[in-house]
Amino acid sequence: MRAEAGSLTARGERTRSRLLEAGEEVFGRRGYHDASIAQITNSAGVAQGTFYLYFDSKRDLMRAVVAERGHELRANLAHATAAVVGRIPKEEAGFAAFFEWMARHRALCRILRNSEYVDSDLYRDWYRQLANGYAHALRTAIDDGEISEVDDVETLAYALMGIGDFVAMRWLIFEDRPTVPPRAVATISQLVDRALRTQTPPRRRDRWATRPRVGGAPAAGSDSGGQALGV
Amino acid sequence: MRAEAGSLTARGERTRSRLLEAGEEVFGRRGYHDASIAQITNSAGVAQGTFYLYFDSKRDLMRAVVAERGHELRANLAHATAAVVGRIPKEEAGFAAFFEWMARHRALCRILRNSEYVDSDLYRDWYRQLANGYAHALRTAIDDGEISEVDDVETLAYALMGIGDFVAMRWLIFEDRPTVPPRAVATISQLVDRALRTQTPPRRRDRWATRPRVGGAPAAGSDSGGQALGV
DNA sequence: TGCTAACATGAATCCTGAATCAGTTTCCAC
DNA sequence: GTGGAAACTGATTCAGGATTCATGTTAGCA
Repeated sequence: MRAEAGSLTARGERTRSRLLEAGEEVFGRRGYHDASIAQITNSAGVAQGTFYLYFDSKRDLMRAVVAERGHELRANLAHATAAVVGRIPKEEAGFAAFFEWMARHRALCRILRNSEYVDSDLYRDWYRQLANGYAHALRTAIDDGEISEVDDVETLAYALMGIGDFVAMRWLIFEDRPTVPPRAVATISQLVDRALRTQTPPRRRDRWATRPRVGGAPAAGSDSGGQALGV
Repeated sequence: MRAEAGSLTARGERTRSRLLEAGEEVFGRRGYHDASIAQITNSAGVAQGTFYLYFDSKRDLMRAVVAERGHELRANLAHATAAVVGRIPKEEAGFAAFFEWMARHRALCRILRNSEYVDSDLYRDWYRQLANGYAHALRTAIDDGEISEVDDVETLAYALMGIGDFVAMRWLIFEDRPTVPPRAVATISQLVDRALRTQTPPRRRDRWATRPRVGGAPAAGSDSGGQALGV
């Protein structure tokens, strides 16, 4: 990077941010390879040369776009689920927040799939970061007796991410709808509820027995930030 | 296409098939855009010019690779689940067959994600074709009382495809394992079983009431070819 | 007002690789 | 064994686009 994001004047910051946005838009519309620097700088309203004051290369911009939006998404999910009590309600809030965010960033959905060959770590890290936090949160919920035990929580995390990803893709990308329809969201709720809810819900005492608590309240946010869809 | 697959001599057929395989391999390794015709013809053991006797363009080869393998996969899944009785066992057989096939075609997994910008219909149709058959099979199973009702079967189909896709990606692509580990497969079985199995399994009579049958046997294959993971 | 560093410009450079084409080789029907 | 069709060859053409660079502009401070 020619100019670090931190060491820029307000003017420079504005230009960099315009280039990021233009990159997200053009990469999303044309794909990484068919997007030209000329289109991106044009969309950002700057000259070609200006691009290289802020990014080393086209690939560098791609990395920056994905990293930036990844942070945003994770922060968003953390925020949306933090105040929600109980793993299953957290899941529902998480899916809803995920769909909403994806609807506002449809370009990113497509960019991401394209990113595997631009920089293979970009693509992997996006999902690994989500999955790590997600798996931890699910493990905790299982230990608390909130949801059913499974052989491998990481697989569970990937399965849930896969559900979110594919359903978002179906409606937001394939159909180009502005939102995921309530019907689809409801279906996911049904599925997640059936798949995760412990078969014998009234045996709550096991939970308190396993992890004694003081107040008896479910201690919202105990999983360090409301992990849902990984955060 | 310069030379239709049908109107070729045995020699031509062999060359075309070598190009298809080389394409799958090189596209998978380097990605569509970074794969050059030279690499593909080199890998196939023919000269550059030969390529254009069989395919109109690089894009045309990509389309052919995806279409060819798509047919293979669907046939494979149909075959793997045809003889299995009951929707949930069919699901398990379907996931197993899917993972096995994907393990043998890891390149395709990556190619597919890349294909969205090569030819947007390629990518969509791959999943739409799978989802259509899958949704029908699930609808039938619901009507038969074999699995729980959901708001929208198509969403259910996409959710299940998402699970398969992401778990395959996790192990076969991210970790480059030769197979999806049994642990992960077992986890999916647990999930699918919990999510789909009717809550009150012993009330079988509802089923016979809804769709009276003669012999009483579950009529394996009644869903026209054993749809699992869409076929 | 004048000075300097940061910011901006866009035409020119340079490389890559898809697609072509003029010619060569293989195959097989007669 | 010969004619012609099918298959094959690979050097060449050509367009597109990432990156560079020589030069111009702005903003803020003394």
